[in-house]
Amino acid sequence: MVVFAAQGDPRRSMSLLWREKPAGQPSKGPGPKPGLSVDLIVETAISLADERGLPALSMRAVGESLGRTAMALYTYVPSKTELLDLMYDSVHAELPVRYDTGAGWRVALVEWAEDLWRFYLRHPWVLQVSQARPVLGPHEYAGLDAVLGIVTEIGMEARRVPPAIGVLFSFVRGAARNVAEARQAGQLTGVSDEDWWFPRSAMLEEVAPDFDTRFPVVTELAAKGAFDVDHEAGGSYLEREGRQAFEAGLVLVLDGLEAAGAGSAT
Amino acid sequence: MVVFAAQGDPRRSMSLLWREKPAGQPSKGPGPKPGLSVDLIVETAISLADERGLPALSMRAVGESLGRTAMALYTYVPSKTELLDLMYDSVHAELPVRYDTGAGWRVALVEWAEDLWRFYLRHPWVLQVSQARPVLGPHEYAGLDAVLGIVTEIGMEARRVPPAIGVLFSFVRGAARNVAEARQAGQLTGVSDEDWWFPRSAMLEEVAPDFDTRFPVVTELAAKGAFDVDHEAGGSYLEREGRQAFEAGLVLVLDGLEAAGAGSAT
DNA sequence: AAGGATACTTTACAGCATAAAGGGATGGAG
DNA sequence: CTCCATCCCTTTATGCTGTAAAGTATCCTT
Repeated sequence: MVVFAAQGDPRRSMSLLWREKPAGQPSKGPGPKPGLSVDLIVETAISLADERGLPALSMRAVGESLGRTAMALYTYVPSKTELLDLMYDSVHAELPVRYDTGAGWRVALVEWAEDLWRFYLRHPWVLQVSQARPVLGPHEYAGLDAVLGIVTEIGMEARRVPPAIGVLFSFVRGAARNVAEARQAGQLTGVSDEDWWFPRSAMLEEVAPDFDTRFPVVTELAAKGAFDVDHEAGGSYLEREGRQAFEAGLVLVLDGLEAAGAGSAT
Repeated sequence: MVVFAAQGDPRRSMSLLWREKPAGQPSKGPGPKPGLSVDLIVETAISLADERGLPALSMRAVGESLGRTAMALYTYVPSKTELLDLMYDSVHAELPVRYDTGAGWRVALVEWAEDLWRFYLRHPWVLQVSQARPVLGPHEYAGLDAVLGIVTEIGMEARRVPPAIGVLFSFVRGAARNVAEARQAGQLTGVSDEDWWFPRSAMLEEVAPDFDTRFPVVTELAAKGAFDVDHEAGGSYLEREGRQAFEAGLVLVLDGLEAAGAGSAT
């Protein structure tokens, strides 16, 4: 399931995201000193999501990690969705914000894509947060600025840049999602890909004896070894396949960009 | 949040997916006649998900739609995750299984991509079901066979076909996801994109007065009208933007495929 | 008529986000 | 120094969720 962006007071959301008050200000009024902070909560929530996945990220769990109850968090953060927005933007601070295009945009884009790929695999839950309405936080903007900087080097019309960015993000996210979800499924269920696949593919023959004639193209390609996977690399079946698909797909997408650039070269 | 595939008995899962018993058989044993059927439950669940989204798809809700309790469903389906698998595969029956490549693979792929795009927008919840471990149902295979049939026409090596398919799916899914989630967010919160964007972009200036210098490339491209959206088309802002990104991105991906095909032409 | 299988309901439980209310500590105002 | 407003945090409660366990009603076979 996809988690949607917060829908609370925009003023409060944006103010939190951009940290209007420099975080950690002594808060001079009456009442007890705050024992926590937004930053601390966000950090804790991020490592929890990294370790146990989004489904395990409950307000109770975050509170417990901090030695508080779930409700204590509501002093700092208006709701769970706002917390997710903060986590989302905050974690994007890990991404590089500048790429050297000296060796050409293509080299830089490969670097960018691989940074993003690793980032998503480090924080797979990011892929499960809805992209529908951008969080509009500072770090997401910084990341966007970085790719845009590379892509403008291709020299295509300004109007064609956003769709190109869209393809790039869709591609990296899609490729990373496959691997991330495979890992997560394995972790959650304790069943490796191989253990999952084997009984099912065996069952396939039993349950669909006419497979070859029903799905001739799949069968033919399988015979040609199209679905074979390099066994040298580490990781599970889906992980290797995912990595290969990422590398091969990236070449393809970059070729597409090159064609687009050539079509409207200055 | 992403919903994972079922992890129950593979034999039962596959048997259900491929409908080993021809559905609607009179069931001659003792006991009351079944009032429901797997197909009926799956259909009901699909229309519920279409109308109200995955989060609203509870066992209670499905049962209620059928005049039963939630627990009644467990007579037919082992768990909610299995039901999701069944929904997922079943709904894929809507996709065409054959495309005419007479006018060239490119035309056929455009048709395929648009069919898939419309399919995802008709059933946005499909995008929220994990792709990690394919459901391995008959209709998903049929759909796969269809694209593979087109892509093999390009004439690239067999080993390069799966990554190409991966890019195609990632792209269409990513593009559709943007629009689907925007729609859903609007439906759920009752706030249109415009109403969502406006206060936030206004707030941006307030909260980040140094935006122009912090994000120079974004600013420059915005000045060149890169983010302007064609106001003629219908739908909300994000919807129009999504559609444009889909069309422009598709060209880009197909260019990439063409380059890949040329690289290994027979 | 008896027995057993089957369809379905009822009840119950643990977990979720969060509203509402209360406890207890703190610092400023009088 | 006293009083009180303020603020951090906890407790309690509500209505959701999936589904385990047990119970009821219905039907066919013997």
